[in-house]
Amino acid sequence: MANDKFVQKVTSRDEDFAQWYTDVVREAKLCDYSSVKGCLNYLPNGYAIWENIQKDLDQRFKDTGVENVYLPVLIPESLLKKEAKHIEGFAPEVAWVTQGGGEELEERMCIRPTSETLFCDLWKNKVKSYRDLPLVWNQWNTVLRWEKTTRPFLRSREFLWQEGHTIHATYEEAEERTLQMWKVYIDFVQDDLAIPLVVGKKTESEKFAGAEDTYTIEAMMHDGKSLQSGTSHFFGSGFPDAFDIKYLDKENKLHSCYETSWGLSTRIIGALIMVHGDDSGLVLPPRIAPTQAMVIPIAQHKDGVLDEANKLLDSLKAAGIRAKIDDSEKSPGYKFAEQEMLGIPVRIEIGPKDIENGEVVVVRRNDREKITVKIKDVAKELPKILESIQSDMFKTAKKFLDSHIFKATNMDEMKEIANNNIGFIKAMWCGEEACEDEIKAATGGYGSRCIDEEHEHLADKCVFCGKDAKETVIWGKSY
RNA sequence: CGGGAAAUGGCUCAACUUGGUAGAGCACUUGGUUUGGGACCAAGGGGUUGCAGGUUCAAAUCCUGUCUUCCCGACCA
Repeated sequence: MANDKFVQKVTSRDEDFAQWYTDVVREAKLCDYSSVKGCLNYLPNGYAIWENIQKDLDQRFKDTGVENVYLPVLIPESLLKKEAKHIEGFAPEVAWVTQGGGEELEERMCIRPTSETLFCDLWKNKVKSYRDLPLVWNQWNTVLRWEKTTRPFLRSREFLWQEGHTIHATYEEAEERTLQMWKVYIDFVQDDLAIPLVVGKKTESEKFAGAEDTYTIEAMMHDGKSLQSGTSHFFGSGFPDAFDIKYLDKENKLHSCYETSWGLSTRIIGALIMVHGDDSGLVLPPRIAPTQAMVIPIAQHKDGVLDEANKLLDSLKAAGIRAKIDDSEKSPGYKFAEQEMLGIPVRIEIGPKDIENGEVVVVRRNDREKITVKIKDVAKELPKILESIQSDMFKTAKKFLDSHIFKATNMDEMKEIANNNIGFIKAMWCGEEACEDEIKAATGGYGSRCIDEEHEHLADKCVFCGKDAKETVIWGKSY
């Protein structure tokens, strides 16, 4: 993208990736820093992306029978403490409310860092018989975690997400639901966000606090680092038992319940930026882009140009395309650069020459390809162009991902790869947490991202300790 | 939480070393000319320099503390 023809408003991606990210967030007007550390002001451009994510994902949830609910923002300390591993995992990053109306509270309450305990507290009174199960609930909300280091979208103290929580009569049914929701995330992220994934189970040390199994989806950013983009957890009966949630079966026998939870946050917007973005700014996949097409009139003061451009806009809207017109007084070049910075998938240039010829120029954001289309055909052709951009974006990202996954059979190989490349490394592991730590230290930060779903057999021994290998693990640096 | 950097109109930065009470470009407003990759001319509006304290006749400038942001680690969605 180092073409002098194009004005560069952001730091080059290859020169300084971190600065590039910050620049894009600012220039694309996705969010602003608020006066509270780690809490963002979501601006219209950023929030609109989240709204589209919500809309698509929510539909996918509902297609599997999920119902939406809303639970309180405050959790009494006694509730949070009911599941030992859970409180242990979250205690360091919860914020406490100790006063209300100027008076000390009898019991302090935390601002929810996640709502497992609230759901259990609610279910305690709802679940009595096998007829009450399963409950498949979800809430769209925000949570607060007192993070030390914060970055827009990637790690903020307050963030928006959805947290789904389900409770079931059997182990198998709950496990199935965990996998089902994991699959929903995989499909959503790959199909709608055009982000290819590496997926798998988390190792013991990387699991969610209190979970029996955590299934993750990991995306590779353009700097080769991994972004955990969504997780689905299987809790077994740990939480329900801790909250004494039991049900009676048909024979009037008492049983434990089984629980799952699954979440995806605004962090995924960070992935959109870092997977697809380039030196001209954001590049949004058409299915999620708030604006899919920007009509840019050229020499709009000339007779008829604006009229034609607006007619075109109306025809696009009528065809169900999210289109806008930039009829500001800015120069065309300015509008082009602006549309590119915002990541709008296509722009449609329409000027006196085009009108004379009865055509327009459609320019694809992802590869800047210019396509001449007859004005009368635009509304019909554009959906095809948008779909082709969507699939090309996925292909490009997939190619990048695939070409940055390496394989190692011993530690020397692994270090060599880590030193000379960016990306992920597949290597065998014995299952010991100590080895995980050692591998991370020896490679300059390659932690275990997940266990390879394909269980590809690379060697018999753990790359670090040489004992019998138990798992194929995908290792990588992460955000 | 450790190590480093920065904080000056909306944005990017200058003035700080050698204290004298703030300047440029972009953006914004008005008028006019323009319009196929960030147009031009003219006239305007907007800041008391992150916050708190200290030194001084005098502080953007020196000192102390603090908040925030950025980068690198540790931790985490």
